[in-house]
Amino acid sequence: MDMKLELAKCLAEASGVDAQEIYQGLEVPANKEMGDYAFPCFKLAKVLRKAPPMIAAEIGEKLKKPDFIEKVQIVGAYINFFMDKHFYAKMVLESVLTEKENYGKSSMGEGKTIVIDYSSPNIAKPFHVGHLRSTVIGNALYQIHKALGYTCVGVNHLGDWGTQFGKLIVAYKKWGSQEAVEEKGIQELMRIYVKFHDEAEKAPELEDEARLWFVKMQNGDEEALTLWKWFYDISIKEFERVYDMLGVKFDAYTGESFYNDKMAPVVEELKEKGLLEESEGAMIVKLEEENMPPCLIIRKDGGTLYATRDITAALYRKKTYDFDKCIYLTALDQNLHFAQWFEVIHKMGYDWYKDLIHVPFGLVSLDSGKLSTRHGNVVLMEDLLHQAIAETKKIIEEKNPDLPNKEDVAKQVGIGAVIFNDLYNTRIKDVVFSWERMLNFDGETGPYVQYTHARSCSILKKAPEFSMDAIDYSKLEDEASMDVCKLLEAFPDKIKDAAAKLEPYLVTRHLVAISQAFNKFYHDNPILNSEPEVRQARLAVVVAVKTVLAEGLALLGIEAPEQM
RNA sequence: GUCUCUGUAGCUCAGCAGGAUAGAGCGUCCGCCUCCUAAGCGGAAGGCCGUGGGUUCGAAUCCCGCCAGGGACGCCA
Repeated sequence: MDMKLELAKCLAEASGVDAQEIYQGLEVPANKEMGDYAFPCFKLAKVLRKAPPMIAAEIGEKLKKPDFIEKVQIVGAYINFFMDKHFYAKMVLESVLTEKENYGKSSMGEGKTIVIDYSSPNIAKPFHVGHLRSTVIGNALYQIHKALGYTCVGVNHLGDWGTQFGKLIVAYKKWGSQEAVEEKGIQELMRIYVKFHDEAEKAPELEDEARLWFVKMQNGDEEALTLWKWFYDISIKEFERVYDMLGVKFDAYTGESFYNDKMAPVVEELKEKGLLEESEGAMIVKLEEENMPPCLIIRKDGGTLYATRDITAALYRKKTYDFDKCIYLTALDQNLHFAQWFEVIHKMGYDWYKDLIHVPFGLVSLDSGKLSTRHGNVVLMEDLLHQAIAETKKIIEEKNPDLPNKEDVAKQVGIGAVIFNDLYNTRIKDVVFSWERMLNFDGETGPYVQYTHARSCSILKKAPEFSMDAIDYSKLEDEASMDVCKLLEAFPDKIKDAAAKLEPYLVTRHLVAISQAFNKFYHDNPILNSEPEVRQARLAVVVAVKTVLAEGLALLGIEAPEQM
């Protein structure tokens, strides 16, 4: 039952104003002493041509109170509604208990496909904290949309093509060796890549040589491709180790190289549609009317570019998946790039250009400055995860040394903390990486929510007799219980909101709110040692919280251990 | 220079399709484990919501200017 809607109908009847309009004006007061719902009458002043407080008073008099409302109070221009607690608790808890892990899920996305392009690291470079955000936010959006019934396609658009591999080939031929690469993997590739840049500063002709090798790759040169494939395999192996730890999976690993043989027809199409122009030796699409610099399609040496591949990939994805939306998780600094090539798709005459959505996030830096693999100013993802796990283990030894399977729990909690931390704020904020913050497990953190979940599990283990039949919800009289119920009721909306705004933090924050309310409830109320009927009713709260926390954490890609 | 993002408590951030006294967490200080996990709970201190205008019955929230910081702006991705 949608109580807000019911309430809007009652108000509409009493005021003569359209129910839809009322519905939009209904709000949840900042302070719960002012009720569970409130309707401010200011907006009606113009229509009804009366002073707002008078309107409130008149509506209050005419209003027929629905059953689930216990009390109506007029304060100035506000009409405040107080829920019938027992009715409300019963309604909320029963739906969680019956729907279980499906509580909050929906079929609103049924029949719709959403392609999510996330993580997409460059191969031959180590996976570092700068890649975390795209990976983790993308994964959360994947899970959230899936919960809403969408068909999701997770694509890892690997940076596995481009001039950088020309550079790597040159570097390998000059300063590398098979043994070293086999032994040290990406680390060695990185070393020679950095060396290339150092040397190229003194000898710029190296850059030309690198571009040449890339052109060879594009033309299918065997030596070039063999080396490339070798670098590729080494990288993927290392990435998959990280993805395993993070619990992230992809439906497709179609990186940039995948589109190598698919770009020519697209370039041809651009030409046919009269969009392509020559400029300073390169081929471009002008975007003057859109007030943007031109989009570069072909370099003067014939090489393709980032945009060429993205345009080609978008056409491929539309054809292959027939998506309703295709979203790209990348840092904010790529804003212009996406705006440009989205516009090219538009100019090509495809109206689905509006279904292409860039979902940007703020830049990650270290307190020691800008993140740079080349200058060694990085924190590697694996180091971070291992550090977090080690820190967790230390805490377990301290607080719960008898815990079975410490190893697994340390992993779940340590990695959970890292993921949670990244999903806690609005995407757009810049992030300065801080070990201190990352490894703090108190307060609004992943471990806090996991701990709350483990706590509820622990209680339930001691109450095997619990059954959801014949619960007397009128035994839940305290405020803490009501606060928990309110938050549980709001959970489904939070999931939808997170999907609509493409902001997982809305789910993250809500889990914290539920945890806070539950911990207070837990602190104030004895559960196991209370009267049988009270015990059953409180256990219902525990089960519901446990269910929603586990489900919510899963949406974020975080595990929910039963003990910690 | 153009475009773009950000500016709220010492720190990190919520709140921004306008509404009733601006909220958390961390950090600081003070309390609470003979009782269901203290990775917890309670309390205190801490704010001209960058700044100046405008719109409105009402602005942290909308519009314009300014200031500060980040970022992008043709052959990297």
